[in-house]
Amino acid sequence: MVFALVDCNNFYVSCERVFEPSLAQQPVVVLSNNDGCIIARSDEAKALGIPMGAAVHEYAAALKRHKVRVFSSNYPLYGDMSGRVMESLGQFTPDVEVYSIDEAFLGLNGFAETALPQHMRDMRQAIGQWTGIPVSVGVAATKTLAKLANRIAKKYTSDGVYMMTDPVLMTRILSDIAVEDIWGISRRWGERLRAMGIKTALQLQRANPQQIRKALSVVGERIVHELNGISCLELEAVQAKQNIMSSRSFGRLISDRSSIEEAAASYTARAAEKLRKQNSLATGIYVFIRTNRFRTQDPQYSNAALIQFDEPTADTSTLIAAATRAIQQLYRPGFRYHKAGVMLTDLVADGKEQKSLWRLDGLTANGVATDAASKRRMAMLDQVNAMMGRGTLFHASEGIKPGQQNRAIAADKPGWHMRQQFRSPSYTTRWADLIVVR
DNA sequence: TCTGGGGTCCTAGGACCC
DNA sequence: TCTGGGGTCCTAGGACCC
Repeated sequence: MVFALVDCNNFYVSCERVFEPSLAQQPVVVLSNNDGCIIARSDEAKALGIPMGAAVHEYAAALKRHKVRVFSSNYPLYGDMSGRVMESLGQFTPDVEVYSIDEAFLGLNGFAETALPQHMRDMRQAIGQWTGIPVSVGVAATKTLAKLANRIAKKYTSDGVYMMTDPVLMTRILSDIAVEDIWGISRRWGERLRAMGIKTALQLQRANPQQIRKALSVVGERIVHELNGISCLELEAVQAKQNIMSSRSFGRLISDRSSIEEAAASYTARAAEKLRKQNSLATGIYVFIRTNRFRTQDPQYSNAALIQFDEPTADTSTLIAAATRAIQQLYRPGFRYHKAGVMLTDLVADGKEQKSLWRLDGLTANGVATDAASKRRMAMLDQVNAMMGRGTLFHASEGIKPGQQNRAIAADKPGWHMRQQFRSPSYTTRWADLIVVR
């Protein structure tokens, strides 16, 4: 297995630079909505000690003193540039998983090992030429390692490409990486691991997977395997969202109900648009409102409601009516509200027919069939996988019946081979339905 | 004055069914 | 011996990601 992680450097800043070359070599930052905090920094701005997520007001003086160029965020622009980068990547390998607005995983099986470094350098150079966006490329045996390789590429290489292949070098690199810097390990889990004496990526790599599972669930166990070069996380095809959210802080404090209803209606309209764009229907709408938690001197209130529909819908006025009802339910007079949002939940495909083929049972912790009948079904499954190819088989995990709305079907993950679900050596699945979506 | 806006997955536990 | 147990469905909450 060979994966690459391609990451756009300081993406939002790089986008601004494409359209304003005078920003090159200058300290630049991009701000969040309402210009509240800093969400992207150029290398020069990072060097000035401006942290990610910093409140603008706290750094206003520093920004001015160092003549930092400051931009409000321009999401349509970033979305468009992201699309160009991703499309360009497709010229270099068919297997592209768009992971976020500025990152993609590539599947590189089938490329000759000796040709790969040059291929990656060519790719990086072409992306720069075609889009103006500088990227870094990390290559390794698993996604988790490719993430780490990408860090090395960014920090230490001159050509922006790092191949993590030499085991000796890899040991040295892992011993230098704090456990919280691993993809999937953040503060809480980092604290837990440190309490167990695991402080570096190398120590986690050498830890007992069962023990890690106890502490961090199957998700943590997968990370251990991934660090050891055993791939548990496959490349995923582009999939429809399961939930669509739209929320904003108001930019000022609001006390009257009708203004909040108005805001909720406009968020709902935005979300409904995204919903229709991906050809889905919502089965519910979740609405929340809250006061400003940073204003500790104010009385605080935060609440949410979930309204479920009898029939899944994508109709804007139905959705807005539900959101308005929710706000009426949630609103309490006497508070100064700061933020509201809606989430369209448990989305289902619009107009697709679902049909269960058969059920696999007798699956054990490994997802390996134990009895003869199940073994036969697994063998059939392999055949079906081979016949239908990627993009046709869908998988619904335990407890799910055909035609019923549920998370897995709503996820519509094309290209999932059944085996993949069981990749983690200790994944617990008792049975599964095979589903085909026409 | 000011403090983002999106998402996903996993587990535990209770209600209910046969 | 054991003296209802195993399966299903749903929700809340806690983690994580960019």
